[in-house]
Amino acid sequence: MSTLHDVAQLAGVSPITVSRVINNSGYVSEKTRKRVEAAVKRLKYVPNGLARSLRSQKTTTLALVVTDITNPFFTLIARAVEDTASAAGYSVFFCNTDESEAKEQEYLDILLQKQVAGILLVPVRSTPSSIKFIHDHGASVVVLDRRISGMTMDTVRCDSEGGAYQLTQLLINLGHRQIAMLTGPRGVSTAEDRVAGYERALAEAGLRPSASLVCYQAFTQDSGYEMTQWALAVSPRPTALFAANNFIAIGVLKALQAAGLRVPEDMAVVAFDDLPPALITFPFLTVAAQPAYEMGRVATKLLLERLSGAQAQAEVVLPTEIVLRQSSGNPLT
Amino acid sequence: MSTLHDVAQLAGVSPITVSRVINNSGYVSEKTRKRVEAAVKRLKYVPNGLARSLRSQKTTTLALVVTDITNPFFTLIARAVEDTASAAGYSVFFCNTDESEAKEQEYLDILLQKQVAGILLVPVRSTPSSIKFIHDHGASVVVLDRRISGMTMDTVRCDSEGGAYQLTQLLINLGHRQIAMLTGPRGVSTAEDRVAGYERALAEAGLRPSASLVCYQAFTQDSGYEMTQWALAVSPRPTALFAANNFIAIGVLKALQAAGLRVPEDMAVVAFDDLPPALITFPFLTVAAQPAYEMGRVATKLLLERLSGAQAQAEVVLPTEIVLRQSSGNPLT
DNA sequence: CTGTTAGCGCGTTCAG
DNA sequence: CTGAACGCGCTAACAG
Repeated sequence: MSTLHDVAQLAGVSPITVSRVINNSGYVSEKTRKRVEAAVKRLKYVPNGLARSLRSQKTTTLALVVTDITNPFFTLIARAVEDTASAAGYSVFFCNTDESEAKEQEYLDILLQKQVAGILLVPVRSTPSSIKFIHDHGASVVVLDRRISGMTMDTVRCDSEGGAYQLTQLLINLGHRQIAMLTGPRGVSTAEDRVAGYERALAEAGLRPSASLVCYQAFTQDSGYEMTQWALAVSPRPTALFAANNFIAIGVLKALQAAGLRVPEDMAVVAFDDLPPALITFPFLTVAAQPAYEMGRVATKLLLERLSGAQAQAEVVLPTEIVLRQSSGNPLT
Repeated sequence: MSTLHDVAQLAGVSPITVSRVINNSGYVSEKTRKRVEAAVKRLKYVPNGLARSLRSQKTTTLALVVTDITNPFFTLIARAVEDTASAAGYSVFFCNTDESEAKEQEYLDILLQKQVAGILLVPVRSTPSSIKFIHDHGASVVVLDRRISGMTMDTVRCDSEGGAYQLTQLLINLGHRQIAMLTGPRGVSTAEDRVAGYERALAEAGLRPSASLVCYQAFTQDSGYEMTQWALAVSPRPTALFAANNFIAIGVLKALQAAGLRVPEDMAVVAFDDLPPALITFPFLTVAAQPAYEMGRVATKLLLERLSGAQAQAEVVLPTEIVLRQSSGNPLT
């Protein structure tokens, strides 16, 4: 645990000279540079980033705050964020909020104490309070995946409404008229936007969207399972289910299997979010796939630009890709 | 961006008094405490963790260094680490080495500069150099998932040898004699230990392990695909394939499908690592499942204990659980 | 119960 | 080309 001072002493120079060597700043003669470098090596000197940052009022630390990193969608985002950040010399803290406002607030507090330069945030609520809080404390923020209303800010998300619209249209074109929408919590923009796209497609087809076919619950497998049981009890029974995210989709498939129903013969299924090809042996679900890695990459780029002084706020909305597979089935006869 | 000083001024006290209020240390009268707390609120004061840590020579920061967080095994470990760390007031940096020694070294450098208190490391190489490096700079380390030789140190890993032994035994009991082992890189303990368990089971059954049935490559899907093509060309053709991790297993299944072979009818398959139930609709692979979350939890606990002064080094080896599913097939006739 | 002094390790500013 | 002084924001140690 040697310090600049120790190195300076060993090299027979002043601390500032060592600093100059390490940071390649200012003029240092070849001779003294060599001497200093030797001393650095001898002492295995590593500069203290805390002191550096305290002095320079800058850190090279970011944070990624998601609801749950075990969701492959967020895992992929995390990987992209870390790749992009580390390439630019930044480190990344990661945090899981589990959709809890209290946890989000705790994490933000701690992150600001740690003087992170910027935060990539999947906000639990769609109000701008968290974003204001971060700005008030001098950090930058890019909102990921979700929409926040009432304020312009850097955002990177997917076109949930459009993707849901296309998936629903697909089902309608296959002849489905009773399509149940199993979505996430009210107040979460992705959950609501997907419902909006679904309803727009229905309306355009002259079908009256019925609230009794939409179920808001959690973005979890258990919730998907329960919502499916609910949907199967609706009368008349839906002929197709729309799972608003990947976890819900898995719950749906399990519930259908438990109920002895085949997909797509007895029930068509479509979903938002693809599972990474690396994890799936036999792709089966028809989905609106989000470019998760790209989202993370773009969001981090945006944050880094903001940190180096970019002014204009950007709102990036990436398109989803409809991937047609077996689960949506053939046209109804 | 107000400081202790600002708060002190507003409250009409000295900085140290504010410090005492914030840290609940030393005596402060109710009256001044109230005044200080009001000032803190007014100024939205957040203590500067950098300065705190610089002064106290302590940080509440850990780091998790894995090969690739998108591997669900590591994702789950990451989640466990973050849960356990944050419950104890610590934050976690995450890093992906992609099995590159150079990347590992870069990350360790940066992390030590940032004065992390401890590191959870999945080491790229099985030599203790990285561990020594970390210790030399005053940080603690717990080695995760892999073995390192030549030094006692805190370690948490699974019984790779034992799990592989059991899986191989299972195949032997089903009547298989030609079992190909498709594993990770030489020099990585998990890759080698799984081969060792495989060979022990063969030897015990009186079967001479043949080097020509073992393939060392990468722990990736592509590698699994290629190794399968290799295995299918071996003569006599193996009747069972052992995939040494989850990614290899997926590559195996894809390659078999591409070759028009059915599992388990035409080829039995077993694998190390289960995929999280949250991601899998219809579990199919017979596996040796590692308790990934538990590994992360225990490792973090261990690291935190070391940070609070525990002395004895611990080596925790958790058992794997054999999960029998369809891919291993019925007894050969 | 409260304040003063000093210094954690570094880099900016200004002299030489 | 090199160095001295100072302060980033905070808290330990010691007064009072």
